[in-house]
Order: sequence, then structure tokens, then C-alpha cells
Amino acid sequence: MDLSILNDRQLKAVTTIEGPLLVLAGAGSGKTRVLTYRIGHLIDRYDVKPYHILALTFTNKAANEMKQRVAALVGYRAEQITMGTFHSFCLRVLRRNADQIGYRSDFLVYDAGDQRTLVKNVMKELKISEKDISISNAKAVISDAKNKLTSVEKFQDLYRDDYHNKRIGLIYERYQAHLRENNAMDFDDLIVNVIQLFRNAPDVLEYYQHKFKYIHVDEYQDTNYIQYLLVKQLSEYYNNICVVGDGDQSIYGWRGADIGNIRDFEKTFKNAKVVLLEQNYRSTQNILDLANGVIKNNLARRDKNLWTDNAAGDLIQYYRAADGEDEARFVANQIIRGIEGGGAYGEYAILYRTNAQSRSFENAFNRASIPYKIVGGRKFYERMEIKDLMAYLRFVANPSDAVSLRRIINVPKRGIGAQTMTHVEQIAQTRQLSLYQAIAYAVENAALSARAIKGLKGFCDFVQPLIDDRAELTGSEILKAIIEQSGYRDNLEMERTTQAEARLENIDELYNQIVEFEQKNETTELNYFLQEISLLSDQDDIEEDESGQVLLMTIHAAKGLEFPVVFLVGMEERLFPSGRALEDDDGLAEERRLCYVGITRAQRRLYISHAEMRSQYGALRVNQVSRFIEEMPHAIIESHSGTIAARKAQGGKMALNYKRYAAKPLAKVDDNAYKPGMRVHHQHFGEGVVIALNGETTLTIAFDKKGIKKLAVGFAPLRIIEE
DNA sequence: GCCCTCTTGTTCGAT
DNA sequence: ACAAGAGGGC
Repeated sequence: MDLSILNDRQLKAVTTIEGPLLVLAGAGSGKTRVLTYRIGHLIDRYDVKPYHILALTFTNKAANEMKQRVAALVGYRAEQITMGTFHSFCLRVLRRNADQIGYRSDFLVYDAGDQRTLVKNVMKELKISEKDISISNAKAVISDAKNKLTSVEKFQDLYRDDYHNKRIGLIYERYQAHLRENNAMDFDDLIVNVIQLFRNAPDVLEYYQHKFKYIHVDEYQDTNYIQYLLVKQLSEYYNNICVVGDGDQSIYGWRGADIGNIRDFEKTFKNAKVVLLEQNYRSTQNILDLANGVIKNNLARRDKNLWTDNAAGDLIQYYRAADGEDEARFVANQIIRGIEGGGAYGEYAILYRTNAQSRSFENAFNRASIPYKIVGGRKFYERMEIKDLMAYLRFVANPSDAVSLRRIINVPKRGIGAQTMTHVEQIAQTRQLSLYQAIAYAVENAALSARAIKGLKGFCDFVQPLIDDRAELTGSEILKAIIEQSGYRDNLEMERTTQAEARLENIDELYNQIVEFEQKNETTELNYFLQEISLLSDQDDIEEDESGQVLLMTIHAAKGLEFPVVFLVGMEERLFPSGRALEDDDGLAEERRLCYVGITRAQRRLYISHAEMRSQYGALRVNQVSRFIEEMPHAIIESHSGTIAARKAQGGKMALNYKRYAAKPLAKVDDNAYKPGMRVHHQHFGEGVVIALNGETTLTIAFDKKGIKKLAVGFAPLRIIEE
């Protein structure tokens, strides 16, 4: 392994392998390179067994990338390294040891939406009005408690005399009880329960302490208390812990991240060594100067001096827009100019403070035929139709999952209303049955009104066979049956609205995802899909070959990424910094760090813009320019008068041949249209040749780039290229 | 039980 | 701007 490409500091970080090590890595200073080389070095030079190495990251994408880069250094030996997010690592540990904390190993993971539903149900049960305590508040307080390892008992004890929190304590208690009953955990529980497991079963802790001789943590500045505790415990035996991070990039305080973890590393881990990485390889000098100008306004930070050998580069481009639409047009116009000058769409990223800002850019890009992709935002798995179908899947996988059952029992409408469900619940109570058993009982004994029974029977008749045969059926088969037999597809098709059309597309997309998942993981078991799916993050959605699209995302979502050209938009007071953050100094400091993260994503060219007026909450609001712009060194900023040019371009070429978002739904093909030998195009897999028709429903297709896949006719987004 | 209309709050960020 | 909830008519 060749270490000569490393600079002195990087080399020191890579070769310091015993004891605690803190790598303070400024933006773009090659921290991923340090981590990968360090791991490679351990394996290659010191013959450390890959099995003994643990590396924790914040996104699966970061973990995968690291794994690939280590593999490039040490080949197959990279396979046995344990690499993943905190949450996926904990998930694996818990699946192995669930019984020791009173869970079945096939427990479910509730995502943010499920959590919300559960909190809501619990509040209804406790007769607490949403006007007294908002769901999001209850959820946030509970999550906060968990991240501080405050149990229900401790929480209730703590707030004995606090009316508001006392009631949240009751919600917390019932919330946890329901999770238990449903054999489910939320995201926070994944980590809390591992810590619990280590307490209950010291032998399990010891096993992992001995297994992981070398531990690495990426983005350490964003770890919270329980994550710190986890890392601390795991590293206690060998004490070989290497954390990498940058206090200036800590942007998850609101999620419980404690910047103190990185600040106090040398205190909590005795005899820790520290390496500072200050040379930036990513950005131009001007971009770095701009970033430094902003971040130096934060007090109480560990001062570092980020420098680069790179040229000064372009000046920072500044645009003052009349309103949000004008800002979006300006951005679109700059991109078109860049493309005409030989650039590629994939070089551009639009970074904003809030997801709601994406809309004006979508409009402008659609009009200008600029291909784009929104990362994050209304997340795929949070969409109504996807949640409905996921609830069906979960219910089939686990018929005692009452939360899922409640969601879908009347979706699509079967004439089963609140009244009927109250009766069913009474039956469940008196006869000590699960909700679904109570429904089955009611149907069998005609225990309710004829109309209710008819609806319930219709439901049972189609789900029961799926439940009975779930072990033999693949996940995708079950999903397909649900979509067709529940009437979900028919209902949407009858609606004939663009919204329903989009939902149908999403349903097809879900089907594709499960098929893809089954192929990638070589297992078709439904449970496996359900178990993994909840941990996917936004960044995981960014595919490598999506270089032909402008990316739009929040600055938070851009963490760890880099782009040749960045537009940092909406730089206005009360938007960025956000109005809520201004309530306290810590909040403002975190906004400023967020600004620093945004600026340092740019490699070559950076645009900053703000709008004098912007419609928010449906009303026009006048916003002042962000204080962060005031803090920037104005000498390196070039003011743009692009308005007129932008207007001209708008009147110019505006062909509507936009691909991804304006695309017609591709399903609904004639089932008999396909023949072996035909050349087809798939939305995700690209071009391929049909090899065989399997019965009436599936095609076997050899894709040029993605290998051989079996796809369902009518579902897969396919079109025929040549016959 | 379902559908329509009106009112209300929502949005800062996410594994 | 938009979605979810309340309330009334059917």
C-alpha cells in the first residue's frame, strides 16, 4: 500500500494506531482518505484481521463509499470489516440478541411517520388534546429523553411537579408500552436498546469489546450522548478508538448532537492524541476565504487555519433577486449558460435551508428543460400511498401489528368506520384477542351489523390467504397481490387526476424497489425487506450514475458531499438563519456552522443569492439580507446583474422536453407486446434485451449494465426501443 | 359511513 | 400553499 500520496498530517493520522486518536479534519481536508488509508494500513501493514475493525458513519452511502475505497486498497479483505451507520450497526447487534432485552428478533423499526401515528393514538387513548400538547412536541420531547438515556421512570420522576411534562411522561410511558406490544422500536430505541442490552448482558458487551480491536467514528461532531456512550463502552477493552470530525460542521444539535463530545474527547479518552488536518484539497482559495470569514464569527471554537494550494479561482457570485421566482430563474439561467459552455448538469447543486424552497426551482427548471433531482424532501417512504402499502406488508408479515392494521383496514374504503372499529376493539378486549383475531371472530360469528361484516369479510378474504402463504410467497408477489386485490390500484386509476397518476407511479416505484432489493440481497423474504428499508437515508438515494441531473437538497442533506458548482440560495434573515434559531445564541452559532458547511461544499464556483420578497405560508414576506452575507469578505464577491439576461432567456428557448418529472407513467403496456430478442429501456436499469417470457406476468431481461433481472410486465417502467 | 366545505395550523433541519 | 381536522348534510 502506497502511503506517499498522504501529506504529513494525514500520514500521522494513518500511522497512529494505538490508543485514542482525534482527527480534527477541516472541510475538504481528506478525512475519508485518512479513514480508508488507516483501515487499509491496519490490515495491510499490521495484519489486523478485518473482522476486528469497526467503522461507524452517518449515512449508508458514506459507509458504502468507504468500503469500496478500502477494497480498492486491500481487496477482498475489506469484506469482513463491520461498516455502517450507528443505526444499522445497532440493528444488527439487536437482531442477534433481541431476546436478551425481551424482543423477538424480527422486531420492526418504526420510522418518523410511524412514530407520529403511534404518539397520536396514544394521545387519543389518554384523552390528551392535540391543542394542549402537539404531536410533534410530544415526539420531540420523548426522542430527546431517549437521546439522553432518560427512561420513562426517570422522566416521570424528574417532572413530577411539571404539569406539561408530567403529561408527556404519561404519553412516553404508553408509547413505549405500545412499541413493546407491537414488537417494535423507533430509531432512538435502536441505540438505547443496545446500551440496555450491554447492561443486561455483560457477556454480550464483552464479546463486542473483544471483537472490535479498532474502532472508527466518522462525523464525530454530530454524535449525541447515547452514541458517545456506545462508542465509549465498545472501546473500553482495547482503547483503540479513532474519531474524525470538525466542530465547525456540527449541524445536528437539534437532534441531540453534542458538540461537547468532540471538544472534550481528550478529557474523556485519556492519553488521546490529536491530529489537525488543515490543508483543503476541495475548494478554491476564494471559497475558503469566504467560509473562514463567516465561521470566525462563532466564538468558543477551536481555531484552525484552513488553507489550500489551489488557485484563488473565480470570485464568489452574488445575486439579489426580486423574489423567489426571480432567484430561481437566475439560477436556471446560470446553469444553462454553464451547459452551453460545455458543463454537465451533474456539476451543479442547489442548496437551501428548508425543503419548501425547492418548489420555485422545480418550476424554473421544468420551464427551462433542466433535468434535476430533489434529494430528500417529502421522502418517498413518507408518502401516503407508500405508507399504506408498507402498512399492508407489515401487517401481512405480522398480523398482530395493530398499528398497521388500523391504518389499512378501511383503505381503500370498505365501509369500516370508527364505529365499527370501536366494536371490534371491544371484542378484542373482552375476548383477549388481537385486533385482527377480533375481526376474524366477528366475521365468523356475525357479531356486528351486516354492513360492517361485509366490509370486514372483504378485507379478511383477501389478506388471509396472503398471511397463510407468506412463507412461500416472495415479498414482491405479496406486494403485487395487495396492490391488485385490495382495490388500491383500481381506486387510483378511477380517480383520473394528476395526483392519482403520481401515486400510481410511486406504487410502481415501490414495486421496483422491492424487486431490486430481492435481486441485490438474494433473498425474497418479505421480512428482510421490511427490516432493512426503514434505515435508508436521503443520501442513499443519490445514485452514482445520476451525473446528468442538477441536484437540489437542503444543506443538511449535503453534509459530506461536494459539487463543482454550488448555489447557496435564500440567504435571508429569518430563513437562513432560520427565525427559530434566532431565539438563542447556540441556535445562531449552529446556523452559522450550517452556512459554513454549505459554502465548503463548493469546489470551483459558488453562487450566493437572496430574494427581497418571498412568499411563505401563502403570503408575501419582505426579508432582509442574511447577516451571513454581511459577514463575508466583500472583496472577493462579485455582484451579479443577471436579471435582464435571465428575463431574455426566459422568453427564448423554452422547449418542454423535460424528462424525469414530466414523464408519462410508463406502466400500462400491452401484456403481450413483449417478445424475446426485443430491445427495451428501463427507467432505472437502462437498456437491455428481453431473454424470455415467464408465464404471463414476468419478463427476463439482460440489461447492458445491470445484469439479468426478472421484472413484472405492466409494473416495470419499461418501453420498447426496437422489435 | 361518506363526502363536501370551511377552518386551522404548519415547516427548520433527519438517522 | 397545502394538508388535516371539524362539522354538517346526505
